[in-house]
Amino acid sequence: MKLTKQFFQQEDVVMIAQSLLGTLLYSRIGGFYCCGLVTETEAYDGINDKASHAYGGKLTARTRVMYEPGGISYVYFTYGMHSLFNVVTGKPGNPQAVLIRAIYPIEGIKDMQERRKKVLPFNRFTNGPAKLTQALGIDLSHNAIDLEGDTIWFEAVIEPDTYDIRRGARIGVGYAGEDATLPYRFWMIDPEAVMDRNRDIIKQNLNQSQSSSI
DNA sequence: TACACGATTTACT
DNA sequence: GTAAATCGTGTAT
Repeated sequence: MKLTKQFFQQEDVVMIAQSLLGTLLYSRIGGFYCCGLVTETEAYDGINDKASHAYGGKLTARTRVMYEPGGISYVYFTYGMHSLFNVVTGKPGNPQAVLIRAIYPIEGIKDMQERRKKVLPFNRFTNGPAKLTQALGIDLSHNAIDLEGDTIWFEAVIEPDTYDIRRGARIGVGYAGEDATLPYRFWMIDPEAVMDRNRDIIKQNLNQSQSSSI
């Protein structure tokens, strides 16, 4: 049940951000097969959103990919050391994206811990937008790639009624004026309990994805 | 070319 | 709680 362009090209980026909660995010990079449960996302709503890199229709070498049809990655580099992973959504010419802010580690845990230099507790080493890209092996070379491919992709396997969602203002967007308070951030309550409830169906998806994407 | 800054993380007080 | 790390990108020379 890999998420397709049909899903990513829906018009409501805020709804997509919410829907991406509870999906499985996979990467097959550098010979490692890794997967995590998406537990936190943020929507960036195109040219009218002051927090968006594409606010005001800004079109540069970096933001160009946001104007592409939904279903590809937008990876950008910030603070001199961090790559942040977004999903481009919506129709061509409408530069929307969803930032993946946190995952709960499921598969390839040893490999992810190896990529992360810092040793942290199990539920805290991929709970940040730059932590999860480092763990999954995502960097600038993965900008603008097709999310229906076999490098980075999402699988929808968990039913929404098995987890609770919270919603609030986005992080680190104080520069966005009144748009800084828009409730475009979504996060999941108690990921460990969600893992327990969905253990079987997740395991089944892990096996299917591994065999079909090699 | 030059320079200020960032959708963050980590270490340290 | 505060500050350092570190460099691609955007904007102004």
